[in-house]
Amino acid sequence: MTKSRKPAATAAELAILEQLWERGPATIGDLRDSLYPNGGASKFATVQKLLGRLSEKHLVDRRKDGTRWVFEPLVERDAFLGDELRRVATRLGGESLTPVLTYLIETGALTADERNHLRRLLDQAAPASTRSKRKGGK
Amino acid sequence: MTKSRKPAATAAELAILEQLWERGPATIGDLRDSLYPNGGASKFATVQKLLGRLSEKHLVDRRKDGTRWVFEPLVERDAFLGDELRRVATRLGGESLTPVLTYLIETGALTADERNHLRRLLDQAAPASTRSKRKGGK
DNA sequence: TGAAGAGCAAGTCAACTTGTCTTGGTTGAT
DNA sequence: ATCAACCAAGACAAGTTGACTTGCTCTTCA
Repeated sequence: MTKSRKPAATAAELAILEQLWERGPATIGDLRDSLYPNGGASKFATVQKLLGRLSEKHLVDRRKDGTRWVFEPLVERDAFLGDELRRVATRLGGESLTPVLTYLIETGALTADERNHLRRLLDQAAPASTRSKRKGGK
Repeated sequence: MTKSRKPAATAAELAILEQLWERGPATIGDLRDSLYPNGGASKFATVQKLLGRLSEKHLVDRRKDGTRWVFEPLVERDAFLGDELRRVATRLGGESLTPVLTYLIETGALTADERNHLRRLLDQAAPASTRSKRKGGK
């Protein structure tokens, strides 16, 4: 059972991840320069610490490039977001996503584009009636 | 801009909310007896404090019933969950839910029945065309 | 009437988290 | 050798979280 309760990443850690997603693999110095212009040595250490915590969470990996470490994300952005959402949904007792999607649809939280996209996805995932018990109804 | 970053409710607060959603309006004593059997006076105070914090967050309301306070949730469960999901999606920089919907559905999170249910809802909410305004739903 | 006990408000507290910074050591280029 | 960047490890203050304490007001009923 995945019993994660807290967000997979904190605000500052997330900023790091965003950078890695945007610009690809980067060194500590790169990230510091982007996130804390004129950061100096202390911010370097801050980024380093955050990367260390991200590493413990298996969200980034690092490899040696000559003299320094190069970090890169271990998860895609969409996958990360999807996992987070599913985690929240699970944490809130929602065994099924249906009520949530229902809510999103009924409250108009989805744009027209999103609704169309969703419709296409549904058709795509289960084209017509190939493999269902064609009678159960509800 | 709603820039909420932290979960709307902590784990213990959420347990309270779950109870209120399940059993409806309840007193502090009721909740203590459910959540902390043989809880005694200290647990009573714990529940009280948690309810106080939930109240500050406008997640519960209370009214006097004779001699004691009766608490009830201010949000529906699905609405709360939906808001949480949208909050997470926003926090993670997702301007659109599209990638998430894609991911969730492609990873097989939905059953055939759920897909049909959602398809019906979509047809009901925005029949075919791509209008951005929605009309009265229920 | 007055003792007991439930209800309540407010404050305290330890454990934990989070972002930042310090220290001290290693390495590479001048 | 010197200097600056790099790195590992830890210290730290501020904030959060769940639980507990204190002291007060009611109601009940013996």
